[in-house]
Amino acid sequence: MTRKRQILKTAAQLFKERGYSAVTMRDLAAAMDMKAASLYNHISGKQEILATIILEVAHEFTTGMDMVEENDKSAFAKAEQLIILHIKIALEYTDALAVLNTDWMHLEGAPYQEYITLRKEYELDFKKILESGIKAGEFKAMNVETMLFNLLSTLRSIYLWIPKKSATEVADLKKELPQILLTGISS
Amino acid sequence: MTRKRQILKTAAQLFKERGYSAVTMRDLAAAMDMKAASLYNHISGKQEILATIILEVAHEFTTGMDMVEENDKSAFAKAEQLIILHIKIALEYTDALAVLNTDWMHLEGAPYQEYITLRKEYELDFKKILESGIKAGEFKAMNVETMLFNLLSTLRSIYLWIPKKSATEVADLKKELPQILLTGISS
DNA sequence: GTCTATAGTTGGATAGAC
DNA sequence: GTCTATCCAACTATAGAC
Repeated sequence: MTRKRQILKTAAQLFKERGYSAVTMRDLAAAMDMKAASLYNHISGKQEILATIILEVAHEFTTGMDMVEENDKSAFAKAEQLIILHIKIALEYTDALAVLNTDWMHLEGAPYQEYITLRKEYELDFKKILESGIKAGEFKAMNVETMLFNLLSTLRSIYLWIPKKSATEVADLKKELPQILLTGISS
Repeated sequence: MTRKRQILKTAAQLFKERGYSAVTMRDLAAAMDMKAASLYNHISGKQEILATIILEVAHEFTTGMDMVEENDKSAFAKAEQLIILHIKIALEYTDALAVLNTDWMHLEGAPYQEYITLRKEYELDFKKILESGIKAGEFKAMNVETMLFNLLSTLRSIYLWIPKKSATEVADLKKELPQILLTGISS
């Protein structure tokens, strides 16, 4: 792993715990057993660190959405695949995902604009899948915005929950979460 | 409204937008058309502002939960009432709720401990209601932790969504959200 | 109750030696 | 590539005049 990668990984951990604004370059350097000045041989500044962490994981979602849209399964199956996608990314990029969720508003300039665009496109694509599911009679004919809000609220929170889970519990989650989100908890 | 109330209200707005660490006492003073030094005639410091904002709304949840537990309705009805409680608080305390959700980790000392205790108790009470619902056959016999996680993820995100809604849309939400969360979206 | 002035600390970032 | 030293801006909070 390159030194830059190590810095990004350590920064993501610290940002997750304390938030971007509360972590100083000295904190980050100390966590890496070096001095703050040395960080600048690998990155241009604090903002570049934040932008790299967030945009990398944002592009993971975009790529995943593209793959789901390519196949020609039912809307229900696509929704299931998206739920699995969120679980996978939460497992692989736990810290970066936390940073994306809590510190995106501290992005500045072009990276901020890019993040906003990627998020808007992702939500629009998700909405289209839900709408086609309603048309096909797979989902109840209720407010699409409310459906999307409920799904994304839970999917965006998975990273808070996943690190505490064992491998078998995660396997259970991959089965139960689509069930709970799509068919409800009432018996 | 007292000067202290005005400060708390303005601070909650700013903390919601930019986060606790990124808002300075000068920012807060400027938003109130005064100088930073003058703030200290009304509050002891930045931490007191944060603690007051968060603990006030945290106690709203505790009080609401106590009221729900007192009645002897079904677990399903209690869960419905809790969903309505979250919507009501999200409407009345939108900014404070955002601060509670995103900046609780910046609390220090006794207020931090109190918040953690209140949250733990609330989640435990909620879990008990879900468990009694499973026992009574009202809910599916699935993992209670997963059920609770899903419900709280959505309920904790309502504040992000509510300010954009009209009065009629909020009325719809009070009907559709319990339905979506408890009976699912599949037709 | 608000102000000016300022203390004392800490922030991101750079210069230049090794 | 890492260090020491340092710049300078910005931070929370206090002192004391009005």
